[in-house]
Amino acid sequence: MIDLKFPDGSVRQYDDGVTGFDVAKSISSSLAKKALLAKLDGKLLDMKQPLPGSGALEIVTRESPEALDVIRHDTAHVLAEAVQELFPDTQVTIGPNIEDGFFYDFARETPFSLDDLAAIETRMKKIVDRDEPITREVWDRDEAIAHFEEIGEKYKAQIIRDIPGHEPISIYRQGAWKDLCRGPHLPSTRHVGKAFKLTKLAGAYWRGDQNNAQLQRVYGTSWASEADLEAYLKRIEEAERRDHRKIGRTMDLFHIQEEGRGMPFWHPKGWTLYRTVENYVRRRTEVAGYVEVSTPQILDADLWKRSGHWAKFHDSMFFSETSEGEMLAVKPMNCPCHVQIFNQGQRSYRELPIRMMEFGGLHRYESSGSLLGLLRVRRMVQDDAHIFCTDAQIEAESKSFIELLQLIYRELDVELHSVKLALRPDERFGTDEQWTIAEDTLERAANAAGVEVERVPNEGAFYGPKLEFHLRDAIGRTWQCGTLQLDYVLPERLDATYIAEDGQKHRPVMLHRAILGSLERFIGVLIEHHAGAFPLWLAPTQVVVATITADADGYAAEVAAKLKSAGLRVELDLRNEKVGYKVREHSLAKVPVIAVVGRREAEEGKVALRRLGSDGQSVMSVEEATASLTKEATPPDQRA
RNA sequence: GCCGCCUUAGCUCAGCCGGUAGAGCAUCGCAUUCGUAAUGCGAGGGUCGCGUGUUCGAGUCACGCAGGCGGCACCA
Repeated sequence: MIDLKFPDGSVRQYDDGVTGFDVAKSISSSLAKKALLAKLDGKLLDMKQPLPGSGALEIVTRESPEALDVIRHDTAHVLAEAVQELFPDTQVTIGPNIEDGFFYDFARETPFSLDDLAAIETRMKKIVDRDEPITREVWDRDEAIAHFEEIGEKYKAQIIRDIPGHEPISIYRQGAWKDLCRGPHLPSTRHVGKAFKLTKLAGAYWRGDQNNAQLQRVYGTSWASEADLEAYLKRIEEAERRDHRKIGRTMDLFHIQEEGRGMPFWHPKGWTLYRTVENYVRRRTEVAGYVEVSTPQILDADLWKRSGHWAKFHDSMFFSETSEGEMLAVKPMNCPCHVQIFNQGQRSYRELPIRMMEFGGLHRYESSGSLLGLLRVRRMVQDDAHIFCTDAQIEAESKSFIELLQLIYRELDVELHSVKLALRPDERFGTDEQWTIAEDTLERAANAAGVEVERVPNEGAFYGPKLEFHLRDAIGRTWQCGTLQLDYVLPERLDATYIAEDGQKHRPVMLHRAILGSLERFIGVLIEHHAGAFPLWLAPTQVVVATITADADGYAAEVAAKLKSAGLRVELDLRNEKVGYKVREHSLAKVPVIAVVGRREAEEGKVALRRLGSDGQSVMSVEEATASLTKEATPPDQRA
C-alpha cells in the first residue's frame, strides 16, 4: 500500500501499482477526464504510469502552468507524426519545447516549403481529432538501436547510442506512430488541443555543427487555450511594431543601404541620440577613473598576427596590400592598440590599475547571414576599455565594473536579461590553471556585485573567460551588450610589463570590458525598449513649439529661442495646418513635449505643454516651462 | 556561409487564370487662419530589385544573381 497526500491536506491509501489515472477516477470521473499528468513529490508522470511510491500527489490539468510545457512537447510529437504520414521519406531527430512553443528537426532530401506547412498543420489537427492514446514502453537498448536502424531512423539510433547506460530507453506510442522520448506525455492526442500554429521554417545543423547535415526545422507555438494563442499572436504583432529598423525609418534616425551592408548611416536625429548616449557614458566612465584614448583605424597586419587575432579571425577582417607591398588591416578590435599605449615607457606598479578607454570604431567582415539592422553590424563603435592591473586588484576592479554597468543600465532604463559566464573554449591560449583562476574570479566578482551567473561551456574568448551581459530585443531575442573578460594571455603575447615593488618586471593582467558593447547594438535595443518614446534627456527632439494660427508666429519663435538657449533641442512648427494635425504628427514622431501657442498664450506670455501619451495640457509661463523642462532634460548623472 | 520566405511610387500595400500599373499616407501647388491625434481641391512621382529565358505579349511563368526578413552556424 502507498499513502498519497492531496493538495487539500487529506491522505488516502492506495494499492501498490496504482496509476495517476486510477487515483483521479477514485476522486471523480470528471477529474479523470481532464487529468493530463500526475505530479508526485514535484515529479511529473504519465497518467497511466504506476506511481512508484508514497508522496504528495497532484493531478495536473490543462489550467496548471506545468501542463503547458508538456502540451508543447506533445504538439511537437503530433507534428512529427503528421510529417511522417505526409512525407514517409523523412527521418525524425529531436523536438523539444522552447519559450512560447516548440520545434522539431527533420532530416530529408528536399526542404519543406511554406505550402507544406499548411498541409502539415491540417494533418496535425486530424491527428488530434483521432484522439490517439499515448503509451509508454521501456525497450532494451540494443533492440531499440537495431529497430531504429532497421526502419531507417539513423538519427534516432544515434541518440539512443548516446543515452547514458543506466538510463531506461523509453518509447512512446501514439496510435500507429512511435518515438523515442523521455516523457512525460499527455494521455492522448485529443489533449494537445488545437491552440497551436506552425510559425516558421528554417535550416538547422544536426547537433548544432555546421559540418554536419542540415536538417529542416519547423517551429510552432502552442497554448492551453485559443485565447492564449490569440493573445500570443497579438503580443508578437505589437512587438514587431517596436522593431528598431521600423522606428529608425519613421523617426528618421538612421538607414543602411546595399553598398554598405551592416554599416549604418546615422541621420541628424539618430546621431543626436547617439552622441547623447556616448557623452553620458563618457562622463560616467571618466568619473569612474578611466582615461580616454584614441588609436589608429588601420595598422600593419603584423600587430594582429602577434596578438593572435589574425590566426583566428583574419577571415572576418578587412585588409589589403598596399602598392608598396605592406599588408594593412582595418582595426577589428582595440585591445592590442591599448597594449601599445601601455607599453610606451616603463610602467610602475604605482600607476596600476590603469583604466584605458576608447570609443573605438571597428570593422568586422561578419557573415552575410548574421547581419541584422543595428543589432549585428560590420562597422561599430565599442565603448571599450582595458584595465591593466595586478592579480590582487582583479576582483575589486571586476566588482566595481559590474556596479558601474548596473548603474548605467538603470539610468538608461534598460532591463538586464541575463548574465552568462562563458568558459574556456577548445581553441585557446594560456594554461588550464590560469583559466580556472580566471573563471572562478569572474564568478566571485559577479556574485559580490549581487549578480547570479549562468555558466556556459566553450563560449569564452581565446584569451580568457567572459562575463556577458545580455539584453532582450522587442521579440525576445537576447543580445550580448556588456562584457567583462579576464585576460592573462595578451599581456604575455604583446609583452606588457611593469616594475613591481621588488624591482622586477611583472606581467599585468588585462580586463577587457564594455558596458554598452557597441553603440550601434545598444541603441538598437534602446529604441526597442522605449518603442521610440525616449525619456526627455534622450529624445532627439525634445520640444516642438507649434502654433495654432499665423498670428502667433512671432511669439512662437520667441518661445522656441528661449527654450533653445536654455539648452533644449527644439523645433518650431509654423506650418499652415490645424493644430490637431500638428499634434498628431509630432505624437506619431514620439516627440515628448509639444508646446502649443495661440493668440491667448501670446497675450499672456504663456505656453500650453502637452506630454506625449496624455491628452491634457498644462498652461504655464515660458519661464516656468523652461525651468521644469530643463530640469527634466538633465542627464541622470548631472542631476543634483 | 546554409535553409525557407520576401522584393511593385519616399512609406504601407493592392494587382484574379500572362494583355502593358493602382490606392492611402507623404511630397508639391492653390484655397483655408481653423484651440490639441488627419481641412478641402488639384498636380507630379514607377527601368514593378537586377539579369537571362519561355511567349505574339512578362509586374505576373522558369532559371540565375543581389538585397532584405525568420532561423541555423559564426560572433575577438
